[in-house]
Amino acid sequence: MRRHYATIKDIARALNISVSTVSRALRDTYDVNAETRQMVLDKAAELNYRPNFNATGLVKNSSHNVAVLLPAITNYYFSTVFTGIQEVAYRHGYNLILHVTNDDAERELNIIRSLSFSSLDGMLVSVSSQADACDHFQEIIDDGVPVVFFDRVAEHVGTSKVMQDDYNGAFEATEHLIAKGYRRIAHLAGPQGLTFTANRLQGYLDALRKHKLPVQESWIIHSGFGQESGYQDFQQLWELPEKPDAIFAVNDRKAVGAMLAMKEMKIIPGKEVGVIGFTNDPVSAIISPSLSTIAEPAYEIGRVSCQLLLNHIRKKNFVAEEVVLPGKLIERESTQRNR
Amino acid sequence: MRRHYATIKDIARALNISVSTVSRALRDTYDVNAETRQMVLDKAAELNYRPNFNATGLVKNSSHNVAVLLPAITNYYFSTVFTGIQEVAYRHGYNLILHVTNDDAERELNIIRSLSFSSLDGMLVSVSSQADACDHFQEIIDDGVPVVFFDRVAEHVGTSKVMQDDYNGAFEATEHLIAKGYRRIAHLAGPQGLTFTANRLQGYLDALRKHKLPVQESWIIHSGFGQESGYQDFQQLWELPEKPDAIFAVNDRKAVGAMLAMKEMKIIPGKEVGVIGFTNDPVSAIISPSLSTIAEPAYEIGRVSCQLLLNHIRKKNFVAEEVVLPGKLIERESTQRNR
DNA sequence: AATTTCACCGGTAACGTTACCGAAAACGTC
DNA sequence: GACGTTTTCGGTAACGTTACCGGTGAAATT
Repeated sequence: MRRHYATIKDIARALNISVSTVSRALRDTYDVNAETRQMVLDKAAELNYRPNFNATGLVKNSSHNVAVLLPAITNYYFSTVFTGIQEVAYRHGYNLILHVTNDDAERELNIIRSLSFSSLDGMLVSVSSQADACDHFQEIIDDGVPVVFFDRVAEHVGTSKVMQDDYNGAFEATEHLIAKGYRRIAHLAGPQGLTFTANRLQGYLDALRKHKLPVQESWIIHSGFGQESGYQDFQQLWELPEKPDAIFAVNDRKAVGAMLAMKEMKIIPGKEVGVIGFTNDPVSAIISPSLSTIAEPAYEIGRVSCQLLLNHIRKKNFVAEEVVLPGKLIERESTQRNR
Repeated sequence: MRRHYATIKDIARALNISVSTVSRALRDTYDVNAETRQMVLDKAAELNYRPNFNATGLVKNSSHNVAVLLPAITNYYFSTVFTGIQEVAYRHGYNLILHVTNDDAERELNIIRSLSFSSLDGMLVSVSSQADACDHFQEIIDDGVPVVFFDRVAEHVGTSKVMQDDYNGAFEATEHLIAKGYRRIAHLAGPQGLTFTANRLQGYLDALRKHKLPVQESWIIHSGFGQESGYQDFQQLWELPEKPDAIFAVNDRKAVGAMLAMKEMKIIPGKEVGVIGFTNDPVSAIISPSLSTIAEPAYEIGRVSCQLLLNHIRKKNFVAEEVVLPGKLIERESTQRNR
């Protein structure tokens, strides 16, 4: 049976002083004698007192809770971002309520509808990939709830956003393939409608254009983010009359999927078909041949997002910021022609 | 600026009825006319009413929050367990507050100290690996807070526990190596002091004993759970005068680390030295040669743990249960002598 | 000595919600 | 038509905490 936790009243009664004095003593040394304060602190420790966040939240109209909305947690990128978020939240005494949407727009909506914003100080969100409609987020923001988007941002929603430099990363990845001698470069893109899918595609296109290479519509395939998508996409590419000689994948998992398909077809990645990914997922170093990629600053994105949100929560007239963090090319075996 | 959310009082005022009636209408059709109820529901929707969980939590002495304590989230096993937990919690309307300990006992303690159990309905925890002292957990349980341990359990704490069948999994893994013709089998173990490290070690030892194979003390290395640990451990093994011809690693990441070390030394996994892991991390299928392993029911462990906790929260006189879920041998290339 | 100042403390109301009890109205029964 | 029963509602207190204001006594000032 659940025992009764010691409250501020219990301390007051035990010490024969008033609850207001105890309350003051417990959080700040304002209007309270040093001795009294020490007395209260000692008694609180003795009774194993824990503040009731429901009560403080009620009167101060703020819990110390922040909701985090993620498409998934079982992948390197999001779990690393979360770890970064967590680091900052932990240091500032905030709790993180994690909701996973499974990349399902309906579930995302359900979760948002069930949130109690009266017991939430803010939100960190990476939207699900099929969410075309983002009105629900705008509503929340209009209600004055601090929200920070990261990675997958809702473009037309007016609030802070943190992301990696998708355009330049994609540009650099594509240019790297070109520098290595590949000429017929395909792109395994993400789902349509996401800002960062579009940005990476644009970086790819502009790099091709700069080097006067042809853009083949059939070499650009939009599909999901999973490994299987990359696997299928490569098979589709290989049925084309005109086959590419290199692949830039929107993320490492799709690149890995493509490499597995190549392995089955006895095609050697790098030597015959160059492959580069995006993320720097640990598997990219483990797979053989190892996968060249653009490293994303996942941990940093988490840290910065959370820091921004906390500023937003604390400052009264906070103006939304957009932060873009650079990626970094990591050259490995999958883009080396001669090994 | 944060706007004021509609409360139950606003609804009452707008409809010119009492708050108690609104309260009753809002949650259950008890003692309230159907028309009145519909009126309230409509008005609530119109005003975009959201219940204040701080208030309900205060009066009912229970939020709908469950704390989840994990050593890390950036790995396949824990993130999958969390996904399972999340599935059940979502269906029952519970929020998950995720705390990551980074496998640091001090941080674990800090987190626990800062928890407000008055606004927590229960806890799901996998203890950090260096936590020898688990008194703090016992205190919490004595205070009547429902707690369920999973995977890394605190042995002497009296509460529900959910884990995979470490002993039999390890036994099966070792026996598989033996069946494949390996005879000098080493074990890359986890840190001392953890129940499941001990169980896997025992399974390994008993399998050797059953088949009358020698137990070499120097072939059993205790270290961390990371890939680097596996890498270093293998190097240490290979400096031994008497080298093993197979390795059973306590998890896939250490097995992968060992395989990477082998790769550098031009040793071919499987052919020369058999390797088997534990977990069925997705990398085990991606790495080449692919890694044989014991698949852990991670998702199931999460589901069952959460379900058990919810039962614990709801039933008044709940008796602690221990659930052990079986693993499954997955045979891949790293244990095939002739390929 | 009278007054002002200051440090410290207590009482009350409030935050949004639910539990509990009593009251009023509507209904049925004889 | 008097009575009991049922349905439906309202008022009050409480959950644990903080904000606000007012009061007490001692010290400092004149």
